[in-house]
This record gives sequence, C-alpha cells and structure tokens, in this order.
Amino acid sequence: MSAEARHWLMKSEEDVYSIEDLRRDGVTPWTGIRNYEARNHMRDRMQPGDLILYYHSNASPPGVAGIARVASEAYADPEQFDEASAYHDPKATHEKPRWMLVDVEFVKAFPKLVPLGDIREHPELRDMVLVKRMRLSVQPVTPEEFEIIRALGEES
DNA sequence: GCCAACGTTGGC
DNA sequence: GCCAACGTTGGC
Repeated sequence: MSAEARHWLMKSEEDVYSIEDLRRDGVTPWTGIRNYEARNHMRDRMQPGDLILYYHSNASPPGVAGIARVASEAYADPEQFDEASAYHDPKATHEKPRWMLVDVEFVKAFPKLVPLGDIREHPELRDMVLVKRMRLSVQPVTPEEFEIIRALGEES
C-alpha cells in the first residue's frame, strides 16, 4: 500500500525560473538544490503526483504564484558531475551521488499571486514552515495549508 | 566535537 | 543594496 500523497512548497527566484518559465517548458528537472534538508524531502518523501505550491522568491512581492506537480521519482542531479556547472560538487561520484532531485511539472498559474504578507497574516497559515523558517527552498505543507492557499490564489 | 568565520538565502 | 538568519566549513 502506497503512502499518502503529500503537499510541498518549492521556491524559485522569479527572475531565474518563474512559473511562466515552467508553463513554457511543461516539465523541468529541479536542479541546484544544495541543502541537505531540501534534498532529503525530494529523495525520501516526494512521490510522483504530489502537488507543489510554486513560490516566487526575490520577487516584489514574494509569494505563491501557482501549482506544480512532482513528475518523477528522485534521481541524481546531473549538474553535480559537471565541472562547468555552478552546481558542480567535486565530492560527488556517479556511484555515490550526493544531490538528488525530482522533475517538476506545470499545473497552473494563479490569476493573482498569493503574497507572503497575506500568508503571514492569515491566522491558519502562521505555522507554515515558510513563515517560521527562512532559507529552506523545498518544504512540506499540510493539506489544510495547501487548500487555503489554493483557494486564495484561485479567487479572481 | 566545538565554534568562529564564512557564504548564501531571501525579505525589505 | 543592505543585512539578518542560518547552514556549512575548517582550524584547533
């Protein structure tokens, strides 16, 4: 019996790779995660089909821009082996890769961004990992938090 | 194994 | 562009 589907939030800098870039590409490998906790979520907990809140960081305002979906099992991030890549890791080998990722697939862009400020002020969202912890770019979200934000984003 | 220095994230 | 938060590195 498979584990219950989970919900996630993944951050991307808006001017580096926005939800519109993901819409254009359809699906993309989530390269460049170099934080162990974020990696562990992708490697150990994510399953194909899990839904993702797609968050724009370094934006004004920052916030949740839409929804994406996990589109693969975890596999080794190829950029760790590429000496020309900014994400090259000299300690990683093909036999023992250090960094794992999943593919992420576009689902929808919200008509209107759900700003971080609104999330902070929402009484049912103030315990979100997003609010309590900076600097974690792949993080779990409860089903309740996911539904509240989806409802906010889908209001016209 | 401690912890200071360092580097990065990311809001403002 | 500033800088607080905080994860990582490396000297000891």
